[in-house]
Amino acid sequence: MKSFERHCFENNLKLTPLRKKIFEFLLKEHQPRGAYEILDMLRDSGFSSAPPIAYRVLDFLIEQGFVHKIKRLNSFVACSHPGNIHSPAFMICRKCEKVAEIDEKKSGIDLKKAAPLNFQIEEAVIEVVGICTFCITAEGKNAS
Amino acid sequence: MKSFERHCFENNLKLTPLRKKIFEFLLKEHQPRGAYEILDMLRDSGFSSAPPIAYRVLDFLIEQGFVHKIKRLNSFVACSHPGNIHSPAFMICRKCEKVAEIDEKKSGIDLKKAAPLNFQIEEAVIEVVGICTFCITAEGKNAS
DNA sequence: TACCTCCAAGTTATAATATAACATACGCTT
DNA sequence: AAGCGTATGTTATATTATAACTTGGAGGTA
Repeated sequence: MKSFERHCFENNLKLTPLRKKIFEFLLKEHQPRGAYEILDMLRDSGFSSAPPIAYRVLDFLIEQGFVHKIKRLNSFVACSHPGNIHSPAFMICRKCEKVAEIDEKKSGIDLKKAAPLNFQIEEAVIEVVGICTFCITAEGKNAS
Repeated sequence: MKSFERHCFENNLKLTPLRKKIFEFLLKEHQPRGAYEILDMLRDSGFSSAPPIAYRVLDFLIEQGFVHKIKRLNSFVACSHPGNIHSPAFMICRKCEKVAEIDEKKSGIDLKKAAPLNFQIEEAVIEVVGICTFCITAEGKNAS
């Protein structure tokens, strides 16, 4: 949050109550939330709650690199490594839907090597579905 | 198509006119098509064209590994390297929306290295957005 | 102050994508 | 022919997202 406030100040961007509210919500949740969940939260908090309200703020937060969209889940999550714009990878548990963000530098994925020569990469979406150890344990118990 | 026919025969799966029609359409197009484009095509060809018709066949084709879904474009494309189930990477031109499929083995991407220890990978979605040389050239001309 | 401009937020309507639930048809086996 | 399994057809609706236009408020400037 501090880092978001600083970023807005330094870049002359308006940190409005609405933007703050939505970003705080996503930070607090730690996990991806759908646009309509965010709208429910806004309604409960006395904000307007028509779809464009949420989508516009989300677009803003994504542009600024503080939120990512998880396409697999049609949902939005606060960035775990904010500050520099990056193309992260996400590990999504298909059971509990918890999501871990892997910073691209640490992931060892080198997309430049993978791309054909006639293609200039601008942005990558890497979403890996699998199962986390917690859910493996739980599955084992159920199966036994 | 031959390979799809053989696959169905060998696995005792029904290669119905509907499945054949949709797969042929995607093969012929070479590029991703939306579910509702497929439904339009079905209507023109005398098939029924309610949404579940297309989605069910697409699910089947995806399960069998002959079609991939491009989430970025909410659309579906025939697989370029069928035969073995795989997790391909796609290079999507943001201008012309042409899509190239990169076989995972050739991509050099090793997700196992990237994943945390407590996560078992089952499937990866890698979609890279950028611009192809053809469109770069076109952009240059327009800008000059 | 009065006016202007810009951009955020609010509103209304609707587009685009996808699925649930149930009905029908058709081939295969017995 | 009866029963079963799977594919297709139908109806309705859920879910996700955007277009287009209006309102409001902060900050500059004549």
